[in-house]
Amino acid sequence: MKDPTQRKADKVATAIEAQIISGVRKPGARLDERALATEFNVSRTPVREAIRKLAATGLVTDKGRRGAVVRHLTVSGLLDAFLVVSELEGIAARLAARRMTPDEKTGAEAANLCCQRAAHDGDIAAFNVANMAFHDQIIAGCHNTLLQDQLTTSRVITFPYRHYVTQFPGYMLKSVGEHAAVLDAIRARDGAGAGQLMCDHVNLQGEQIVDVVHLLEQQSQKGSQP
Amino acid sequence: MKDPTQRKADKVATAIEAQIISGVRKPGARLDERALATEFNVSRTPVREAIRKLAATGLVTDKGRRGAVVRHLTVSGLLDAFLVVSELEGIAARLAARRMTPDEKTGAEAANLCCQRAAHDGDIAAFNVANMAFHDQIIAGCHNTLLQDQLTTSRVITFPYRHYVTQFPGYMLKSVGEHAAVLDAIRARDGAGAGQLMCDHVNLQGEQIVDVVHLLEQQSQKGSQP
DNA sequence: TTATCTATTTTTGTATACCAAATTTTCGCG
DNA sequence: CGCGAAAATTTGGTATACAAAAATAGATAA
Repeated sequence: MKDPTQRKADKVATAIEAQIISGVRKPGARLDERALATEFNVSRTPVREAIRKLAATGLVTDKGRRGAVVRHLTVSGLLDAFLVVSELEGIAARLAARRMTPDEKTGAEAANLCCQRAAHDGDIAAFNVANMAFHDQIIAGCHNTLLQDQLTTSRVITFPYRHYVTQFPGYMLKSVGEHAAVLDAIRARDGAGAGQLMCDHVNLQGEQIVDVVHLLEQQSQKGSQP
Repeated sequence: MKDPTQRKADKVATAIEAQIISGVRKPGARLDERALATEFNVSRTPVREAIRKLAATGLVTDKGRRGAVVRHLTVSGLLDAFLVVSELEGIAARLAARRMTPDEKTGAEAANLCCQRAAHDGDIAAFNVANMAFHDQIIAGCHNTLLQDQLTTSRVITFPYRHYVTQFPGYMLKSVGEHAAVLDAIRARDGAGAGQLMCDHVNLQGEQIVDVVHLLEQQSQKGSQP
């Protein structure tokens, strides 16, 4: 079975997405069709299709004839996004408590062990990877395709803003504990509990990110009118 | 402020979407680029972008070089979809209970009055329109852009299947009562109550649709091996 | 100097033509 | 009737051209 992701348009889309998430292209930055075509050694056609795709997922804002830019979330937009992501992750965890296979549970536990090790070592990059793996595993465990799709699109919108909070004292260790609580509830097949714990966990993440972004926004406002 | 929907690609996308929702193009039907280009009097370029957009929203399945078809949901896919839609609409109603403006509340009440009149007259088409308006108004009342976006993409996937249950004895009147209960909770600013009521309401809708689709699927299976 | 209007240059949206690769269809043959 | 090969079709992608809209630069007036 062949993946339609083989198309250049999709490769370009994931490449741009990666650049946005990794911070190479910052919110508000314009996406120039011709420049992107040159950069990725393709013609404008696949680039345009890639931009359309990213616009549909919300990672990019389409401004009609005025071009496309990396989506810029305001503080209120970030709050909106984290509300949705936390609720959806809560629902996913609730379902996962009933539907996860033993393999998936093992995977989630292993991922949290990686989180723990990374937290102990203070290795932020490793923690981010393991943390992502943990959440992905729970989301996969809900066995609801549409929910998974909605979650990936919702989460990806918040990713560009995670860079502002990669290092936060005590954040990693606390997360490990919250992950463990979710896993306990899942093991006990307590769907409601797992959902609530996961929702709260994501909300905490979000609050910290929102705090930082809010701070940065105020700073940039002060800096622009001295 | 100009709408990027001015582009032919977007016009074509909404046109195709309307055709799919209205049942002109049924699940599984292939979308031929050249035929669509001819039908809408445009070149292949905007058609391709339109298909990409619809594929990104999930209304169309992209099968790589084997073309694109109208998405076909299995029973389990429909169950997945309605679970997500009901949860999201519940969240929207919960937020709406706290955030709706007086105008929006009036609009929702007016929409349900239209539902009531249509139910009384047995006018299915009018009911569908009013019902849509009611839900749209509640969703608008949550004042969360991302949630609204996620809801529109989730709901649109289920729309093609609503045709199978347009007429269901007693369905319309029952819906009017459930709408009224949601509105009562919103007026009482009871977010949790409104959310639960809305979630249940949508779930009931979904169950009926799933029942019918399930029935149709069994029939078509029997019919295909006589 | 600064503001504003205009002319120039870019960039996007669309149309065409064309090609290669993949898929489907057709057709002939066993 | 079934199977496999050739032909036709369809998609993915490139290149090019061009009109319309935007952004930019430049010139002019206050």
